[in-house]
Amino acid sequence: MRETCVPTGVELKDTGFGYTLSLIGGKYKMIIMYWLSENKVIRFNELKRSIGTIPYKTLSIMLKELEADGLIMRKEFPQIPPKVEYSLTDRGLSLIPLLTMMCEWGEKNSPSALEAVHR
Amino acid sequence: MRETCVPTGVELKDTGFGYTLSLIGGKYKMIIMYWLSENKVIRFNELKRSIGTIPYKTLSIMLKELEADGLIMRKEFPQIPPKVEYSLTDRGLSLIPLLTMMCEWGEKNSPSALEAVHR
DNA sequence: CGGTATCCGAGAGGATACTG
DNA sequence: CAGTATCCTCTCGGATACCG
Repeated sequence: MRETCVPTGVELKDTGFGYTLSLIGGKYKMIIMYWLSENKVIRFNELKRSIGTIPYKTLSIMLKELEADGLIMRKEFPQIPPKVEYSLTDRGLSLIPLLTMMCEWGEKNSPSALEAVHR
Repeated sequence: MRETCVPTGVELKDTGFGYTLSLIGGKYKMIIMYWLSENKVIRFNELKRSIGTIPYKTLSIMLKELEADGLIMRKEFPQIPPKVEYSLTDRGLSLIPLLTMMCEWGEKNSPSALEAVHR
């Protein structure tokens, strides 16, 4: 076991867990990352429609944070109408195996809510 | 890619991500799980001291939720002074590989905050 | 020892309207 | 199209005090 994972007397954000969670925790970030990994490149409203329930404001904030953390890239095309493409960075890509595990564990171990998805 | 990970028009809590996060998201649950995986069995105040910053109330709530979700077991010894031991269930144990990945990614990719831990 | 009860503040998340 | 600007709610987490 890696004892650096469970240090005592250290700020939680300075643990591996805390840092990783601060980047991809929250309700939407993993979903966003996963859509990016599926589409290589995706536009703002496309992403918004895909996720459905997320408000513009929240999506906007999430994308800004993911970009600031170096997990995604934002490419703006100066034209009318505007066009912006989002994609994963290498750093973001390196998180995909982790996301896959999260997703698979959740699917295998969810009580029943996910049944509908598989039908 | 598993398209069930990124469904459209489905409640987020009904995705693999959403479900897994609902169980081990938040500031402390992963840390608690990890301490349990290190110690097999641990007592309430021992855990409290290990984590340090967590308030009694919060620890209490987290343990209740983890138990309700079937990830940990609570064994109470009816004696004076009281004694309660917490340990991982098999289901909880199955999450450890995921926690290890979270921890390791965080350590590798943190800007610098974790340096101190490794010295 | 192993908790509860109470109160509180900050921030995440959400709905709606507006803009270059 | 790709966002901002407000405003609002609500849960998480935190501090302190008390109990069997």
